[in-house]
Amino acid sequence: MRYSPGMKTMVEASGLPADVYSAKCPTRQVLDHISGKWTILVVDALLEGTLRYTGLMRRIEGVSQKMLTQTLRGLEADGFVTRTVYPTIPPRVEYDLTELGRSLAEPITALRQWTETHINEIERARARSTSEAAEAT
Amino acid sequence: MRYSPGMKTMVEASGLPADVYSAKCPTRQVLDHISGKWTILVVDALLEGTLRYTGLMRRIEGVSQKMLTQTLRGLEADGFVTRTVYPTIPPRVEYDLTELGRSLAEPITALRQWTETHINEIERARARSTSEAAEAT
DNA sequence: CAGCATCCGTTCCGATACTG
DNA sequence: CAGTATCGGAACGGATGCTG
Repeated sequence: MRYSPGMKTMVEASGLPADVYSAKCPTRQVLDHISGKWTILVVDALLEGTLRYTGLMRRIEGVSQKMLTQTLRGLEADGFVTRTVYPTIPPRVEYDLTELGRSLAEPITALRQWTETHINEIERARARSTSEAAEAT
Repeated sequence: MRYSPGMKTMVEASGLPADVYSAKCPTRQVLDHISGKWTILVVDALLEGTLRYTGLMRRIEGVSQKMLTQTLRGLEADGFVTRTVYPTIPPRVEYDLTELGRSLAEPITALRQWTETHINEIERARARSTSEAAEAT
């Protein structure tokens, strides 16, 4: 049986087709994870190359240490990111995308770019919807 | 001045370049919005065509009325979705993607498909990371 | 059918203080 | 430099009951 377009991947652990619309499908947890507040920014940032902890902090304005660490640990667990520690003093820790992480970065970067490209259309839509709400009063 | 690849869109309201890495850039709120728990599923579901409220509930397993309504209102405000009410009894409400919504659906669907395609690799990575954590004990 | 209103537990997340 | 630990408020989100 070969792959044909439109055919679902089978989840090996369950033998069921991968389907984010199913509440219990593990793809759902992955999607939830990806749509965390900082995940997209971290993955996208690492696409440009290796970054250290502080470098990520600087690149991603507004992220706290706690959230950055938490996000990186999650990405590591899912196999998207590697963490390399150089036991020097002071310590040096580098983060990189794995091959899996780089493949995830593609759709993620597309999403970031889409947002940056269409921001003015969205803001115009928002302005319309708030003015409509006001005149309904 | 014409568009060249790699050039940022200018946010009309502020005159600053669109940049999700900037904490105060409006693109950041949009990205936060898109990465809500249900947004991706709703947009992706509507790509297949018009759906009614109950149809969306059925399609997206596990979503509550509250969250579905909230998500749809947000998508409407951002100009991604239209809501059409037919004042019949019982009422009939149809949801559709706008043109802007359909353009957003592209990267979103790519993300869903990526998740469904790579789920087994991710689960293997997770299994590895939990076994490593265990043997560190 | 397509919601809205309310309650309420859970999770998120930022701020702060501290460490090898 | 690269984190860990803890606290408290805010937001998320599910369950339930009600409505035109």
